Amino acid sequence: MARRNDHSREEIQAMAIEAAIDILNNEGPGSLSTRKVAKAIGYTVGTLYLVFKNLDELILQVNATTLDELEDGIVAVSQDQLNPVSTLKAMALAYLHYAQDNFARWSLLFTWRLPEGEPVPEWFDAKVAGVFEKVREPLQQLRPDSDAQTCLQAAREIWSGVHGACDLGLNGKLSFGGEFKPDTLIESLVENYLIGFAKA
Amino acid sequence: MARRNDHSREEIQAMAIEAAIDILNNEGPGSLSTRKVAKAIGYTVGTLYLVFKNLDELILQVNATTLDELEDGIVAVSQDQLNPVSTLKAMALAYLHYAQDNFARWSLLFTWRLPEGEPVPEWFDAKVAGVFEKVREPLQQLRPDSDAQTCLQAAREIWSGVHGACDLGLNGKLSFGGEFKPDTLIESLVENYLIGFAKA
DNA sequence: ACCTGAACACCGTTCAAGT
DNA sequence: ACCTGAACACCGTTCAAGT
Repeated sequence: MARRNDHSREEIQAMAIEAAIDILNNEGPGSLSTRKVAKAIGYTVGTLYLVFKNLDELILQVNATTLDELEDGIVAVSQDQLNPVSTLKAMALAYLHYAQDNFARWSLLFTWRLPEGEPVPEWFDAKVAGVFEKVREPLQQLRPDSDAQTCLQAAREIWSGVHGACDLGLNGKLSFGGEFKPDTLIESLVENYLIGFAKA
Repeated sequence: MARRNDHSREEIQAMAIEAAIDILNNEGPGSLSTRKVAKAIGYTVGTLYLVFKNLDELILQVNATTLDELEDGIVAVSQDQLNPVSTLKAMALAYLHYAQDNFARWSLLFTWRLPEGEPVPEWFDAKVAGVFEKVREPLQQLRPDSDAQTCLQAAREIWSGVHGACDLGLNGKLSFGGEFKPDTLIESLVENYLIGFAKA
């Protein structure tokens, strides 16, 4: 057929990312493929390789939008909180709820691994750092005399806990031998950690 | 060829699991396949489906041995510790080191997902519960008056943190904008959490 | 210049046919 | 009874050939 200029390079990229997100939402992680994306946007697989280097690059773009939404979700709830502790709790629960509501994309963000040599591009790392920065702010309020580096480490510590609870919880590795709901678990985890952090 | 009775069903299963572990160690997660396992043990793919229902069942067996080793590693270091806090720290670091040294298998244990309907078999859940039980013991010592259920929840909370730090750390999602080594991060996380937990 | 379609080297899974 | 080998329906990726 060889249709010409129906869409620009950028338009095809945008269409592909949107199609990939649809497939993830409807069919779950693991059923995403270049061939399915190509079919969904009405082009051949070959065309996909004209606008993306490979599947990894497409997934990286999908993950970037996931990360953006994740940050937006966390920031949104942190506005109308009375103190740093409730802010951090609200952010943690927002993270959990995003992961629950967008399980396939949230999963892909953390399970996807680039091939051996390939490093994650700088702009992507910067995005991740941006999320941690949002977590740092309330921690800084909690301990105004600490330097930024200390609070950045604390942000990584507390978020490791929140992320880990989501990971284990949403993958069914927490709830047996009794009810252990991720949200109550996360609230208690954040509470206990912050007692220690505030005291030091 | 159709060789007969060279190996029993159980022997073929054991050989396959061992071969799968080798492939994971040498080629990383994601390059495990039924065809590679079959070739490694000198049988056809068809034979693999005679002794395992499918790839998921083989992986479940591999994950079971990983879980056993993980528990052994944690228990080993908890023997000669002076108090519950140092026990928990030692266990957390043992978990990290196992994950570092056996990255492919540790990854597989947490990234593998069974197809939609399939539930994880009970015996596997029991294994996971067994690991949490080991974490519960020192927590119980720390707060002898608390009931088992409270300590089991705490075990899940603290291990969410340890697991999350391993996950993010080993996948390069922690160390940018400064050095954040997983081991110092985990130690501090456990310390802070336990201050809160002991106080309550 | 843009896009296709067929090819290549892989997958998981099944099952008639061979010994 | 045990095992094979070919088949089916999928993958990611490449690239000569078409318009």
